[in-house]
Amino acid sequence: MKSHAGRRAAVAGLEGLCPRRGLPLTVQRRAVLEALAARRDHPTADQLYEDVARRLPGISRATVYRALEVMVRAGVVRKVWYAGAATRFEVPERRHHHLVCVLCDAVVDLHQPALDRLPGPGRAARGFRVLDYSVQFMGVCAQCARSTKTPPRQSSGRQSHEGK
Amino acid sequence: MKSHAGRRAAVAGLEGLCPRRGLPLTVQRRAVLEALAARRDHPTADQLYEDVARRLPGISRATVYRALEVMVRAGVVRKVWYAGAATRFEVPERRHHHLVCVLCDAVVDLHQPALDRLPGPGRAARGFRVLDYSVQFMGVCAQCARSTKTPPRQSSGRQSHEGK
DNA sequence: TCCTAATTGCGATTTTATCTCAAATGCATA
DNA sequence: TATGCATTTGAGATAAAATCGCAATTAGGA
Ligand SMILES: [Zn+2]
Ligand SMILES: [Zn+2]
Ligand SMILES: [Zn+2]
Ligand SMILES: [Zn+2]
Repeated sequence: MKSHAGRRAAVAGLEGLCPRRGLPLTVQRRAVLEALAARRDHPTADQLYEDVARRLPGISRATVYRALEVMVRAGVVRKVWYAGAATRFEVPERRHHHLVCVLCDAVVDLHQPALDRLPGPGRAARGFRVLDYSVQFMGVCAQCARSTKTPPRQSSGRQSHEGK
Repeated sequence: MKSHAGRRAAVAGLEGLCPRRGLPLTVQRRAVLEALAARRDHPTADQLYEDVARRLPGISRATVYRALEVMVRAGVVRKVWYAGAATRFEVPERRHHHLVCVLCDAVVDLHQPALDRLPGPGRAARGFRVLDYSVQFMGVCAQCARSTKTPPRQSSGRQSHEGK
């Protein structure tokens, strides 16, 4: 779709950045969003930094990371493989799904029988052999909803109320 | 929760580690798997290292990471927030899902109308406000299925055939 | 028990993400 | 359009997470 969309095009969601006082729309943020919209894949923050730096030489890597963070919170962009700072593991037992808080990265299991027999990707995934699947619900957890202020996301200790 | 579960208990999937010649079952791997099985949450590799080191003083951090890697490949454990080395992003457009290769971490979009109106978590997720969801299919991509040998996972360049 | 392939430990290294704070900028207001 | 203040940026240091290389050790079949 629109291969060269994003040149100066109005990228969807941009207006969501400066709704009320407190989220200025800077050229850097615009550039990061346009760079992301211009790709069809799922780039990493560093790949986006490379892209943006091409048009905005001198931009700081930290700025790209920060721009992505505020945009994730604003709902303009999404983390695909919702990764915290570290990869998490589990022993695959009975099928279950996950609730992920987009503000604090808390992860909670969800058992929902209605989701246990979803149709597979079928012929849409030619060549891809499916081993398992699970549904990820992105949203805001109770604790974060309660604390209207800036969410607890200092440093790397992001599992503030994660069960442990 | 079985506080001392995993003491010497037969952890499910252990035998899957030494099926044919080539995957010795070491005390370290057993310890990592038992440590993981003993937790109800979704620990990070480093948290598991802490747990294991308590019973196996002197174990190397690298060993824990390697043990998790082989077990993921053997299907004994699963990466929860399927994270590669880096977090990926995308602009949330029309609803779609993802095919993730467990061997090379390739990520591909999947459009499947049948999955676009799944029932939400409902009352099972008290307090959690769902913003969006998507289904993750874990499996083996065509390229990896073709190359029966050790998958392409050298260094950080893990998006070998990821579309770009 | 012996032999060989595979794994481990250790430390160095790379990759990814975050922090600090002075200087620059967005933007509401006049 | 000019002014003022709160927010953001840049640069580099730092922290956190993951990986690498290689000699010594170990698992497991013969
Ligand atoms: Zn939360
Ligand atoms: Zn889970
Ligand atoms: Zn693959
Ligand atoms: Zn996608």
